[in-house]
Amino acid sequence: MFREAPRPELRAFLKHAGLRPTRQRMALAELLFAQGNRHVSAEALHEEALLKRVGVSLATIYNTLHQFTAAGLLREVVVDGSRTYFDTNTSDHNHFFIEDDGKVLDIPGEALRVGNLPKAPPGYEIARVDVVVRLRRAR
Amino acid sequence: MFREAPRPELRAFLKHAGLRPTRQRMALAELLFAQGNRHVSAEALHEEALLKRVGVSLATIYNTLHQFTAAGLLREVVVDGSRTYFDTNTSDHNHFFIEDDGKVLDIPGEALRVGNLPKAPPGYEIARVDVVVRLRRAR
DNA sequence: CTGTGTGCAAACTCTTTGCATAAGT
DNA sequence: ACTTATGCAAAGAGTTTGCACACAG
Repeated sequence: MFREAPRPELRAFLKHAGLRPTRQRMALAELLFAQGNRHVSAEALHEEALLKRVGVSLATIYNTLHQFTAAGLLREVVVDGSRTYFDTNTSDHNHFFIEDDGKVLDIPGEALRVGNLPKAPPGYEIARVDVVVRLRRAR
Repeated sequence: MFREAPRPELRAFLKHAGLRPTRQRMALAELLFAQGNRHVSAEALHEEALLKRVGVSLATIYNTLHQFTAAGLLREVVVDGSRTYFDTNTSDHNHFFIEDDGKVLDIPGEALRVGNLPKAPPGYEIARVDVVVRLRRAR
């Protein structure tokens, strides 16, 4: 049950992204990337870190999430006006959003196609197309 | 240049939606619906109302926007994590979003098609599909 | 050692709420 | 009159910031 073992690959992972491997960043990177794709809010990640006895302040969580995003390790997902979600899957794909419990799920890239894209108004170009499939509990 | 003329059709409009035609609601309804489709944030509508010398508090703006939404006169649009937009076009359509200046534009319903919709996970059904085409200034 | 990262608390933005007053029917 | 809406100010969520201290290289 020892979770404080050295993690050389995490160290390298952060270094490669140009981020100093501090204790907090290592711990958060492990939480985020050790177990498949995840969608977290700052608050949720903070609670999770506290549960695992990792001392991290909420401010550092925000800093870290933004640094990871800037480094291309995370992607911000806008599905809900009131909370920001970060997705560990940075590839091109879309999302289910379950409004009832604020959960975000990936839709694999191939599983959805947007056809007939309109062209951007003059002076603009398309930066990205986001599709959110909103779900409700079936009756 | 008199803008304080009686507006019987607005009165009827609100009544029909089950809302009491108060001075504030009439004024806001006029701002929102008198000139084609609009996409407003609460703050923007508030400023606009103040400019036209309509005394409305921000709290009332929020109340009114939500009442109009509940009555089916408006539709909430999630394009930006930090602000809520309301769209006077309640029909099925999608949006351009210009991040640089926080502007929302309609994409006509026929101009975009989502194909290959994945089916909802067990226990859920699709409530709605939202597509946001994010724009940036062309280089 | 030197510079970057972290923690804390305070500030900030957007939005909601509670309650006394005002307005609609 | 009776009921519902409004305004204000205060509270609330989520997020950001400034600065002293701690830590990585």
